[in-house]
Amino acid sequence: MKTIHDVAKELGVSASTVSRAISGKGRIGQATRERILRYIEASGYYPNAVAQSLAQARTNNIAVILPKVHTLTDIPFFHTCIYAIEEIAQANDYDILVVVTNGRDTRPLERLILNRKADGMILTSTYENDCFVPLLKEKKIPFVTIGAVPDGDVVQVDNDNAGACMELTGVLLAKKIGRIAYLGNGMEQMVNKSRFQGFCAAYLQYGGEPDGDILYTDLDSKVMIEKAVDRLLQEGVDCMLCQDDFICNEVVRLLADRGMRIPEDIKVASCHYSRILENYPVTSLKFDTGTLAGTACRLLFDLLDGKEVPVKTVLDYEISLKESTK
Amino acid sequence: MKTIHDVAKELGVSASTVSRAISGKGRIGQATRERILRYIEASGYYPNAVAQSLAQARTNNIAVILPKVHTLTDIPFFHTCIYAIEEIAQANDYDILVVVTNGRDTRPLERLILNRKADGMILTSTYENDCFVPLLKEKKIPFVTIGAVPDGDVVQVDNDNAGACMELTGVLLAKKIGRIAYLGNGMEQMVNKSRFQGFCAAYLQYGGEPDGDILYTDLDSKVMIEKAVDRLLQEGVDCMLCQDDFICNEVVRLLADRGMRIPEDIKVASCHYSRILENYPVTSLKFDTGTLAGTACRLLFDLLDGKEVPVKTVLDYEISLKESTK
DNA sequence: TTGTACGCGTTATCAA
DNA sequence: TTGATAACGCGTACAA
Repeated sequence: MKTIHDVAKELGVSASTVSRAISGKGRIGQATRERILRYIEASGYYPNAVAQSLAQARTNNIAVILPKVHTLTDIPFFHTCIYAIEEIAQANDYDILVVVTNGRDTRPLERLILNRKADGMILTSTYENDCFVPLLKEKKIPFVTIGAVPDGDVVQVDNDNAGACMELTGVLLAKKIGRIAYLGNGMEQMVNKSRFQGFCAAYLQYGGEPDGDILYTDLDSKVMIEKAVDRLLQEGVDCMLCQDDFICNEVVRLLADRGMRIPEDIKVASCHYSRILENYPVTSLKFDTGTLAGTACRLLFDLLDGKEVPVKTVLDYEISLKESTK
Repeated sequence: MKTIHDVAKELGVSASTVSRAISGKGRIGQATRERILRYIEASGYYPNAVAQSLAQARTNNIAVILPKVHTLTDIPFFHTCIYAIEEIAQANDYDILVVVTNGRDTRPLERLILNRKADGMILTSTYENDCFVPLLKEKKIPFVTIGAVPDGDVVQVDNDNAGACMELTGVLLAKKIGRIAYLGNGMEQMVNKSRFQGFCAAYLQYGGEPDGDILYTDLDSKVMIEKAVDRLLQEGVDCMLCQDDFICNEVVRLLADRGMRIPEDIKVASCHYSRILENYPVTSLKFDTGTLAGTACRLLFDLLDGKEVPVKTVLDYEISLKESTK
């Protein structure tokens, strides 16, 4: 592999001149610049990225932090994040490093920071008492979160989960459907917490109050979802509002098993749409994950460029009304 | 950030001694070695990975090449690949670089190679006339493929797609179910080609021959799947054998729409299981994606260590018999 | 066993 | 405008 020195020698100039021709930094004659660039093009020289990293103390890598996730329906979200971020990164001559960790173990992040292998990071998930945020702040790593952080100076991009769920719940309340049950879990994740808060806020706005007996916020397994659904069926609720498509998918299946028809016998709605619900008569919220992640990535690049960026970016949503609530 | 020289100075030794203490390479006194390591531990020194990369011409990164994929059911496969590879990489002090490209565009790979940002690569998908394989061979990049490559000297890990589909088809034939239709697409991908070949091979073995009229290998859209299903229903086939869970999921939905019951009215089988089919009465093949990708990663590390590795590793499968064919 | 000196390939500083 | 030289931080022959 030929180096910048080889090129310099072959051209009878110095290495620094070649460097200037490539980078565009520093003064250089128009003629020599073009001559060098032309030669480089032809000779197949390509700068060594590692050496550049060492000299400039920057890697041209960003890290994408993924939570350890196992539910089938969460996958499209993070998958879409990766693809959206990768596409923008590629366009900016950056590469992405993917790191997986659960919500508590900071070691993979610490290792990454010590190794200085990335110029910035994107957290694709946030938690109630997030352990990654303080770590990154302390180490002064530029980062952006996908999901809310209750911290005024963290650059974050988020869906309007609370607002969307509030509106969705409002729609259901306005239809006077009857008793609405809520089925959720994982309240330590900000996304889930916000959705539940939106649900409650809708009641406040409409002057009522949700019935505590038909609210579930700890359905951590399929078995628990099943128990909840059976109890809610006994209770005779009129609508099941599901926190996400995993729960919703289970609920739809369980109801079908029990011979309950949607929407004739019972209504179902979901706070998060994914293609898995595509063919169900379930009213749901549509968020644009690609834009969400893409925005986070762009903000990170702005941050790395030293630009001013808005601390909080909230994206819009769409309510997809289906037979279930029309 | 303190360097190896700082540590050396503070300890009154030379930088190379510190380097030796850390790496374990080269002779060094037991006492000094321990003294240095203890001091490093306490002082919080951590070697600069970029400088190491430059000096050793290795990055401690591997690249995972992902195809641009949009179908919901393909996602779990590649997602599982990423997670399995990342876990093993992390355990070996490697990081993973994720690069997305379609089956024809080699530019992202070329950029990666020129930048020398990864010591090796894993191709998570292979094609009939693969353009990545010759590129990597020419550039002498160590790599492993997930999926077959018709090339005797490429290290590859694969599910026994042909064998599995042959056995599955054999099971269906043995049950004397009747006429079996095949629904597939994307024959330029090795995985799909192999499955179809397995299907055909089963007929050869049993002395019969598949009925060309009910074989589809080009169902590239939902519309086409729908047309095929309707035609097959008119034809009165007894079983629909689906190439993968995307097609299978569509088929199951279409049949339900048309009031056809599985398995009473028609049988359905799939050459690839995923949790999306979990609750369907569909006989399918179970492959272990985590092991598949993990094996590929381990082989790549062996390759990087200069060890001898088997050129072709074929993994086992499981047939999950459901009501549909019992 | 330890230290010296140089190479890895660039960028940046400072003269010229 | 250009060139020599020193970082960047580490690994490693080679010498001591």
